[in-house]
Amino acid sequence: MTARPGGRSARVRAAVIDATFAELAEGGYLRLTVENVATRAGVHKTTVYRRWGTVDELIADALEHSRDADWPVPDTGSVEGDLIAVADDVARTFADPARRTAPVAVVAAALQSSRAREAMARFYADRHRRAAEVVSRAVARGELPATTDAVELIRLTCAPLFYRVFVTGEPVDREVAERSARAALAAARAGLL
Amino acid sequence: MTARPGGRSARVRAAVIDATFAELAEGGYLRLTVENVATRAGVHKTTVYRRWGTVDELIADALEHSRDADWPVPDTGSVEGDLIAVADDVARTFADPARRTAPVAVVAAALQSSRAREAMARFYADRHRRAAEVVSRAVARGELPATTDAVELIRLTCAPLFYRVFVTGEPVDREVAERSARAALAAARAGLL
DNA sequence: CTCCTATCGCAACTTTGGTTGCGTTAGCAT
DNA sequence: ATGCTAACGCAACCAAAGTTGCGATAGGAG
Repeated sequence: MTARPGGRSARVRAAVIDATFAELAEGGYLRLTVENVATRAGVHKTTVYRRWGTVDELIADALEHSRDADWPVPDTGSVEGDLIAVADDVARTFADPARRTAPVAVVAAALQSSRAREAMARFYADRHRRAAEVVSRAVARGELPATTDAVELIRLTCAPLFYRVFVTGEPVDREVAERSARAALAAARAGLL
Repeated sequence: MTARPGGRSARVRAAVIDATFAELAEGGYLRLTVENVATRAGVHKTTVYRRWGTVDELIADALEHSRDADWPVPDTGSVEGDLIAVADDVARTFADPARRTAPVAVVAAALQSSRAREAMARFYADRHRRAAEVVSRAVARGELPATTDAVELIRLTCAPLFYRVFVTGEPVDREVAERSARAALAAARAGLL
């Protein structure tokens, strides 16, 4: 009747989640199978099937587990610099074949399971909330109107990059990141957010 | 040795593509299997496997086949009205559970096959090119600087909507569409595109 | 220390997506 | 009209994902 979060269960869970990340980094969403993850984790596949059920649940769990990973909020001194830094971080991630696999797989999983979709939504909501700090600082400095929707400005900054990656298939680089950030900033300065 | 594009092959292809759309509208990407499509098309599954191979190829083919479908370019008299119309069309599509399945499935397919990815890229490149007409008219009317990148303005208008649908999982409505269009327009007027 | 049971390992089984070999049908050319 | 062959239908086959029943193991409580 009693749960056992401190013992074997915790070890198994940690091993499986680590294996999920490792498999994801290697082969992306396509190569991510329950069996491969189980084998790499040194665990039997039935264990994974019983506790998670599908690869999408695995990704959802891995995503929630990684939310507390530290992500540095940029602080360059100006909103423009900060927003460009945020955008450039996204652009660099997608430009790197090794690092892009994880977020791409997350989106793929979110398209197939509601658990993964919710986990992804929470992940990005959290990240946006944290990134919104650069907007708060800007408002405090008088760079932006006090009515500015901070999170919306962050969304507007990142959206064009994701759009290129997932919809139009166009490359993302520093130039695109700067343009996105400046465009979003122009809207904010115009008091549209 | 001779090809036979006019006879049975053409009928089979049309039936299969129609069945692909129908299956897609019903159950989305998850329910889309080669067997279901073949059965609905009144064709044996081996035929579909031999000519297309995977569901992603099916989607890619269906997408290329639907590219010539007419899509009305809005003409409200002002750029703002036109851009809002473009954005609202996207928002309405994603807000309708029946109509959203197709584009969502296309993105899902694009994440798993390069053929689907290329087909999707071509599809949206074509649509952007056509929608860019509203920008050309605006430049002709003197509403926007002549240096404006028309396609980039269209991308900026649509990006936040797709971002909400595929990344943050937030709803899209008329209000979001208007804000996206106005934000993109502000950037264009500032000469940032 | 000892018992209880949640959880895991294992092997066998079921289901389903995908493949192959072969005979049949139906366009197209002559 | 008639022969040729590309394309299709069919059934049997293969591989891999996912399931189930059962015995074994190891935390945690008393």
